[in-house]
Amino acid sequence: MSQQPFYLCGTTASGKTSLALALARETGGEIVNGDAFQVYRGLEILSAAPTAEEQACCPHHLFGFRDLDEPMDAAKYAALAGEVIADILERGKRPIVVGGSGLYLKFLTHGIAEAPGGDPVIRAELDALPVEEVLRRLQELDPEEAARQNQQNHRHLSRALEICLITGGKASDLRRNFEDPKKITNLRGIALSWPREILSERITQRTAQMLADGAIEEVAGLPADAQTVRQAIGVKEIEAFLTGSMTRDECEERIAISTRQYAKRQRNWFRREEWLKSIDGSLATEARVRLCLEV
RNA sequence: GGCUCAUUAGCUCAGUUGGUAGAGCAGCGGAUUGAAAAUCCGCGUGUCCUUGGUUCGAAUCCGAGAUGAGCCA
Repeated sequence: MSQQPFYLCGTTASGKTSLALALARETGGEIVNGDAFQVYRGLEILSAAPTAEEQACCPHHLFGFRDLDEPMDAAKYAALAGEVIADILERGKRPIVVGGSGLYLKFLTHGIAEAPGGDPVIRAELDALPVEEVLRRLQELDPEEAARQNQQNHRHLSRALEICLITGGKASDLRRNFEDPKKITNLRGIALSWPREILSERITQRTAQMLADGAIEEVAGLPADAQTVRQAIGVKEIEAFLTGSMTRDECEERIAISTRQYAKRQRNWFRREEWLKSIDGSLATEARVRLCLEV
């Protein structure tokens, strides 16, 4: 069996971290983070990052290495992860990429389009505009892309417009030049999945645990300008609790709800990744490890 | 015990002069190539508490009952 990266995906609270540890132990592998928020130092509790003890079990990469105010994006992540994976392979070990951030993993597994990175100045400008205006401007510069995007998705329209403004070309051309991701083969990985009700209950419990473990203090210490990090589920809820506009129970419930909604989006994303084999999260650890090894 | 007010979707509530009902949240389905734990799209049949009545027609008006809240005893 040739050593190649193994992708361990799944929704939040599906048990990726513990399965990854078991798998690493079994195969002598090294764990590579595939989660957009576990890259930050200072967000360990809210992002459910592996604990220090867990990280001591085997080599871990790309966890907690970014400052809270350092913006991150999928392309930067994919570049970094690509290097780490190459290095692990060179040392004859097996990389186990663990995470639930669909876009980050997609960039890593399927490549990055030839497009410019985000420009904070342009973004600030576009953010201030109403969607209709962003759409109108994109329709002028790149009608094809404007038609392709959801006409009410400010983020997506702004990104397309941003590409046009920076390159002076068309976002739709870049899109066309990007290889069809479906051509990429030879990927191996699994998606841990649970019945809806059980996952919902796991989320309830983990949310309570997070708050008990110090998530509130963690959020209280976040810098105000840490824009990317402030998008994390739980930040606005905990801040509402801290300022007294929400009770602690409401806060906990709202976080659990947002987390369940997020899990649904993740499930959608991973379901479309046909190369991922679905594994029942409720199986015994040994059984799950065995199934992973068969992939 | 008496009076008043409430009772409509899982929850909080709208419902105009009677024409068999609709918002937010939740839930469900979906999109997604440099902010992605983000952002966005689609989905609303429910004994209108029950029961008698008035009416061509009742969530809506009248009577009785049930449950809850408040006030007076």
